Amino acid sequence: MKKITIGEAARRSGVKVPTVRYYESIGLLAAPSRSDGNQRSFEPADINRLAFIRHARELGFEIEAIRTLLTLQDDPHQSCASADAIAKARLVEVEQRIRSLMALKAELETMVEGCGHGRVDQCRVIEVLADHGQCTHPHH
Amino acid sequence: MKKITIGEAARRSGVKVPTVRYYESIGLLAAPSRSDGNQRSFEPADINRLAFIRHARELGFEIEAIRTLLTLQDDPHQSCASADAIAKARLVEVEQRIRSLMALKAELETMVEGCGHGRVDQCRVIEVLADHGQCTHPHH
DNA sequence: CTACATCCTCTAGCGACTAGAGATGCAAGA
DNA sequence: TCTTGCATCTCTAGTCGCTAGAGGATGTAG
Repeated sequence: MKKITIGEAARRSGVKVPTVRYYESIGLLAAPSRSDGNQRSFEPADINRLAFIRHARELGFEIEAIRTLLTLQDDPHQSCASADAIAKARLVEVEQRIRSLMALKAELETMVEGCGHGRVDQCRVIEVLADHGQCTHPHH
Repeated sequence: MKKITIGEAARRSGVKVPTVRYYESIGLLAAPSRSDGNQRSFEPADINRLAFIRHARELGFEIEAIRTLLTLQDDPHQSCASADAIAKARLVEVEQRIRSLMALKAELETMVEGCGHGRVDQCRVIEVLADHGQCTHPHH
């Protein structure tokens, strides 16, 4: 078994070095064995786990959700209902966030289009912000 | 002039009481005068300013951007080019975020649809997370 | 043997709040 | 007047998920 340093693990998993240490510190990743000089020595399985975490983070899952997903992965005989529920909840969140951002986009477009590029007292950007009643899109 | 308490200001502007104090502490809102008993006493203009901040925050502007927008509002003879630039930058951010979230949505949908509701070792949610190569959508 | 990159631990900082402790202030009812 | 009870005050510390930096040890190539 050749040793995998933290830098190598970071490169292979796409997780940054300090973040790897951070994940270890919060117990998301088991503490790896150490070299004679006290340097971390990772196993290939650790790389997979880090890549899993990274992918889940990119999908916007919170650390606690990932913790649950990882315990599920560790015990493949369990029902995947929890995993399914977590993913579904995340899907609902994402859908909501998209809807909300679309409304913001529309409002920002109105603001920017209305801007006559003159002085602030005729600026629709400032005006719309100051008076919420001018909001065409009742998103909030 | 009747006094507006912090609670009243919070209710009228839609900004929470501790957040009003926070905005004062970071200099986004001028420190209001105080009553005999050292309680904050706001002016109607403060309510407008708070509402402005709240609206801008809802649109996702960062505090520092809002600080700039507020100084522009305070001096209406300035050119509104900065306000326009800030809003445009925010629009670009929002558009990017929407695109990214659409990709996530698609991936999450694939995961959830593929889940046979059986055991974890056949669960597509876990599987896709573990193996990024299975990602149909190359969003990252 | 010497450079130099990489590693170690530790603490503090980011943004934008939020929560809580413990001490006053204030308005209304008995 | 007294009391009840909510609102307010200041202050510190916590949230999330890292990120930056100090100051030192280790590992490797020439």
